[in-house]
Amino acid sequence: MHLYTLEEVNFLTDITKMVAEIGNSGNVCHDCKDISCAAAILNYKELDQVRNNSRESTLKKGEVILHEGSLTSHIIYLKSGLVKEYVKIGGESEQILQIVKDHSYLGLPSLFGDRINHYSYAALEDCRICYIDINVFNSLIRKNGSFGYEILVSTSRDNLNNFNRFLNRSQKKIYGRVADAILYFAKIIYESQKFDLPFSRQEFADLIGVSRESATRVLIKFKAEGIIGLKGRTISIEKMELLEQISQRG
Amino acid sequence: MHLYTLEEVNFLTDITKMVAEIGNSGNVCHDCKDISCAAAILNYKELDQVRNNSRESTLKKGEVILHEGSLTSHIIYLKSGLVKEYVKIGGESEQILQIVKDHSYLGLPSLFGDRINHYSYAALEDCRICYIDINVFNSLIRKNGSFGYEILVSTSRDNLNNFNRFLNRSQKKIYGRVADAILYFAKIIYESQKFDLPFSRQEFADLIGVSRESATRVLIKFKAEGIIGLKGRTISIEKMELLEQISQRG
DNA sequence: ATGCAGATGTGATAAATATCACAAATAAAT
DNA sequence: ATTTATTTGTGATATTTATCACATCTGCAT
Repeated sequence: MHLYTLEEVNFLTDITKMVAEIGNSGNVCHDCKDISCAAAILNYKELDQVRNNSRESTLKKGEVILHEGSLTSHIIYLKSGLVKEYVKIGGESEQILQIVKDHSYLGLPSLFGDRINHYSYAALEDCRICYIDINVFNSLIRKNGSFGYEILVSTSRDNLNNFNRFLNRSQKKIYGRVADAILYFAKIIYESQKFDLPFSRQEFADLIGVSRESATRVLIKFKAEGIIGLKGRTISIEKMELLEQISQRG
Repeated sequence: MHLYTLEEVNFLTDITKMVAEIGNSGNVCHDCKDISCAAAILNYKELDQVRNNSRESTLKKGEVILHEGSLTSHIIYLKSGLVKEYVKIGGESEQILQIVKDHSYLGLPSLFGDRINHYSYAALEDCRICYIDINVFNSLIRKNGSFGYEILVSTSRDNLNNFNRFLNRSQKKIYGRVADAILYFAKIIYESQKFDLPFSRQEFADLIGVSRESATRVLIKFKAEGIIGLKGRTISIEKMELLEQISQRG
């Protein structure tokens, strides 16, 4: 049984008040360029219902959006920016589960599972997010089956992707894992052969589940072998085929 | 892009024919004692639709129900029995993802994700399963939002549980993992302090992601310390608190 | 009972990776 | 620009776990 701190209760109450009093501060969902695939199939009336029970907000890089263990009163939709999903391990270290790109809901499985957030979320870039009242969201799913179906599809895909990454990870040795992470950023997150890591070496290591030192060593070895370019947090893939081989062989 | 072997296509065609020609062979869904939580909220007419497009079947221990990579034409619901969900690794070894208990659907995320089964399923005991036409299932979700909502809840819970087990695993050392697996069987699968493992030491090792030899060694050490009783495949927990401590400490 | 095949247990060794203790390089603050 | 703090890189070592090579056991069929 989870008990809530005063801080948590106040936080939830604040959001609820904010949404109730101020509404969506002029934003109109049906004109929103960042609307989700699922919400795109809602009709005008339904979107208006969302609008009247949601609120947009912005976050600075580094800010925490949700803490694991907290109670859910609002769904969070990421309109723009990049977010890390993670769990804390024994107070100090953390395990990063995935990098969430814009146009995604945060923590839907937690919401439908037991309403307690299982993972934490923090902004890796400045972000714009929408808080949507959980009751409105649930009633839309019940009333509009196609909306529910779309949500089901998106959570299922997410589930498969994450599980797949974890499965791969648990089978591969450290070289394969580092290769995977680089390819993950290049292909899925940034869609570019050259990119800036949005975080430190420690966090890079937390993403692939190895020690910082080991991760560093492998990155430097890849650089020495001309597989990647590496300068600070900037990575460029120089030998894509070789990197993919390393990823596959484990 | 996934291509299908003739064998796979024939298999799918066979099931479709079977269901179309024979129907549910006398079984009536609204009288079914093994109905899923989600299907329990369907009305008479909707259940009749399911009935006319489904078929029950039985499987012997050891038989494979679904192969990873195969195409999905029917949803599979486990009425009774125990099933392992696994993936093959490099032809020889395998990684067991979870043990599926009765009254569960198999592979829903694969179904909604991309219609290709990502995992394999094999019977650990004699099983009864229902094949349900995927189009009927999907149209029920779209037409009856509450049904979709229930499916969403159950896949979300499943997702959280599995992910949680994997997260724990990737953080824990071998003693913690073995303790976890024993507690998993005792608390979740069999709900008893004493139980028979439904498979070999190799499969036990595949479940926790370690080598057979290492798993064996830890089991024997637990026995030597009086934490568990161990005779062949029968395990009894003797010192629950200690076992839970080992599980938590990792 | 006898023999056989698969499953299980055991020791020795090798491989992979974490940890520790610093040094060097960057970034941030004054 | 200088100091301070944080991040990153590096070598030596310790730990953990896999692998290999067999021995032993168990259940099953003859």
